[in-house]
Amino acid sequence: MSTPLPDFDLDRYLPFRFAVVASRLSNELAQQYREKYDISIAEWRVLVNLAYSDSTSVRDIERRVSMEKSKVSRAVSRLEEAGYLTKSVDENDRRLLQLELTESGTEMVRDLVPLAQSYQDELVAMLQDKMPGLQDALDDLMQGADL
Amino acid sequence: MSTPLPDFDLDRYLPFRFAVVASRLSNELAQQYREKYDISIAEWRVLVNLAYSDSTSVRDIERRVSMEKSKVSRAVSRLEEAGYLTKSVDENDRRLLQLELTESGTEMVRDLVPLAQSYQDELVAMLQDKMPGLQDALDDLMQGADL
DNA sequence: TTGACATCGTTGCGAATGCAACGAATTATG
DNA sequence: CATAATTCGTTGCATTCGCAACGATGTCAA
Repeated sequence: MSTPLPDFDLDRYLPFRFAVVASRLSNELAQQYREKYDISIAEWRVLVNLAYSDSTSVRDIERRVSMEKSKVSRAVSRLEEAGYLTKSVDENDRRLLQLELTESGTEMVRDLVPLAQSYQDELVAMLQDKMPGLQDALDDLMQGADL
Repeated sequence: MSTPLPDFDLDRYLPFRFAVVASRLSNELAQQYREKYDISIAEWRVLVNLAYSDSTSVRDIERRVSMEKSKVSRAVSRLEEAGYLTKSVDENDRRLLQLELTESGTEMVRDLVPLAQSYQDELVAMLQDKMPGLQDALDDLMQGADL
């Protein structure tokens, strides 16, 4: 005979729900672009951040994407090896890398972004008027995460 | 001279935002309960699902938590070895496992749930009136994921 | 009943992951 | 200045991961 468990509403529990939705969204998207190019989720995130944010170093991306720096570093190395970006030393601060998409990297991004956008469009269509509120909530939840 | 990139609003892009928030929430929570018990995120998810849903087999948990079945299987094995749950063959369908928390497993859950709940309470306090809309949006986004 | 097919949980294996440690570069402190 | 402390990116290492394959069990239909 044991003490009963405290009440707990697992179906509304945010860490759990976010984990489920996040992995679902990432994987559904990854499936789409993996058909055209053989890149991982991590590599995609690096590419799109180079293309659409002013992140230029490993550290910038690490913070912006909340990815381990070793993960970023390895993704960057694979992308460099595949010819999608170049690394060069930042001459203002020689600890930093200056990452730049190559022509072929830019072309791939240009090719993949419409896929990503149409996926987002699907989600927007599904969520409709819930979208603004969701984005507001996400704003709050990302507060304090290093951007 | 290359074609410019199409417009793309990375800061509002849902797969990306969800990934960031999800890993943040999971890790912050994990940090809390790792101080008291040495269990992984996967193990925690198994435990709480056994305690608070009617999932009883590996397959039930796999679906409900959107975890790879091998990940569930290994988490279950570790928890069994640590004495937090028992496996037994389901006599109605001998392919299924019947998972049950032991007394010590129940005790751990009883101990950890308040931590989890207070974390949720923090989030609720932060989100305030955005909470219901967020939960509605999550409902939509989990549609189609096998529950 | 029998054989084809589906489902459950486990495991092997190569790849990916997180963490700590490191060298190089920079900044802060005395 | 000197030197201690911090930051950046890489790497070694043990662990974890995802996927495919498997044996065992169950279902379906001929």
